[in-house]
Amino acid sequence: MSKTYHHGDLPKALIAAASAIVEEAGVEALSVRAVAKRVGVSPGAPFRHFASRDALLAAVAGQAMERLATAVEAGQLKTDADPLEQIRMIGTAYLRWVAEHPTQFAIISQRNLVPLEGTARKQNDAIRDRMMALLTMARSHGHLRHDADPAAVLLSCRALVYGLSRMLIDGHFPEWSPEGDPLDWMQRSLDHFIRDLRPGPGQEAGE
Amino acid sequence: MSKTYHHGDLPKALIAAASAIVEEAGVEALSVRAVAKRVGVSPGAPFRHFASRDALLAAVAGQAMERLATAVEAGQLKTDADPLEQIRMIGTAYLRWVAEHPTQFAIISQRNLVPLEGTARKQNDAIRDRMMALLTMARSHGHLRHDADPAAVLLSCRALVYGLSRMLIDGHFPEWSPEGDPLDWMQRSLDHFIRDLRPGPGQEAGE
DNA sequence: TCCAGATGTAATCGGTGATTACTTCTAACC
DNA sequence: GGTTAGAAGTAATCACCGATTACATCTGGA
Repeated sequence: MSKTYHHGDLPKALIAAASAIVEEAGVEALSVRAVAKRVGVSPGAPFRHFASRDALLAAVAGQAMERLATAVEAGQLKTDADPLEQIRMIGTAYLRWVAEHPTQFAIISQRNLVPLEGTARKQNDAIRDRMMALLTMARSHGHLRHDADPAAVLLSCRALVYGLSRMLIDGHFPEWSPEGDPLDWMQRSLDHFIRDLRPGPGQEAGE
Repeated sequence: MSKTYHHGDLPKALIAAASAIVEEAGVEALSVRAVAKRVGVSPGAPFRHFASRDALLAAVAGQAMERLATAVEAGQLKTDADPLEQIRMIGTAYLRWVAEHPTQFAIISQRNLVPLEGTARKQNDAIRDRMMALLTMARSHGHLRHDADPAAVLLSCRALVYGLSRMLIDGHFPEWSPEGDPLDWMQRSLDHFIRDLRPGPGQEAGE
């Protein structure tokens, strides 16, 4: 018989199947039995490798998290560019990935559901540290208002992008931007925000 | 016997019990049976008043939503104040309520889980319209950069406050602001954001 | 008074996460 | 190369859940 008793790499197959189910039918549709059935294994088999449904979900989330981090890292290429422009690129890559993989983002966003750890944790920290470095650089180059607090600005950047992302997957855009593509609005919001960080040419305020 | 066969007002009691359970043990701990047991009624009884678990949850959410909207409305008193300051007050009231009622906020944030309707819907629209009016007013008074797009700024305001709120309940603050009270950081982020909307005194950029 | 409809009960179904005892296979060791 | 320890998968089972149905009970208006 071609099918061996032991599955080649059940954990990997389980994560893949679970990812597929989540992608197709949402997080709430994920059940251990469904995953087992999809892989063609008994309902209890997954518990040999994942202690609980949440553990399986965490594995799926970990994978998704690394993908998001990788996409964001890929988004920031030109290292010699203006610091705030680099931050804008990071945010843009983030927003784009979320728009392309809404259900995956829905899983990874809740830390209480899925703790941040491993490779994803490191990538996340690296991105945050890079943003902080970019902001302090921007400040020292005079690209930020002179009285700006980089830590507060960092939090605002993160909150804005995260907020836009969650608004998208939580279905808030019909309320807050009735017309047009949500992704366009998200981009516009981000651009506006970054521009307002600069002390720049809004000076002749009176029109 | 003091206990009548018919419950006085079961729907209300069910919502109250459900709210309590959610407040105590989180959304995922909410089950129809648990609510029924808490009220002291048979497991199937709630279905006479709520077609499904989600319908019960929606009722709880609707109540929570009205409370949030009311809190926000209560936060904006001084009508003659500077428009951006008024927006800041709205955001502040929002953040404060979220920090005080995190689990309730967790329910009401997902529109796919709980559609926005009824009184809450009207309140929500009213707040959004008020914010839009404040922003256009701010722009015409020269309190916004002259090339600002009120619609984009509105979205940014909303996204920032919503993002901060979700970061709080999703447990992101340990990553993004290691020290200090999250609510303080949220407030600081909002203040910074509002201030950066002004064309104001950041002009002498070089320090 | 009495009956119709509203309200709560009891029993039940299918699905789920999780645990257990058991079977089957793999791989390392002498 | 045969034996065996343990990893991996199976099957049966438990308790819980949402939901449905048939039935019992109460309430208020004609």
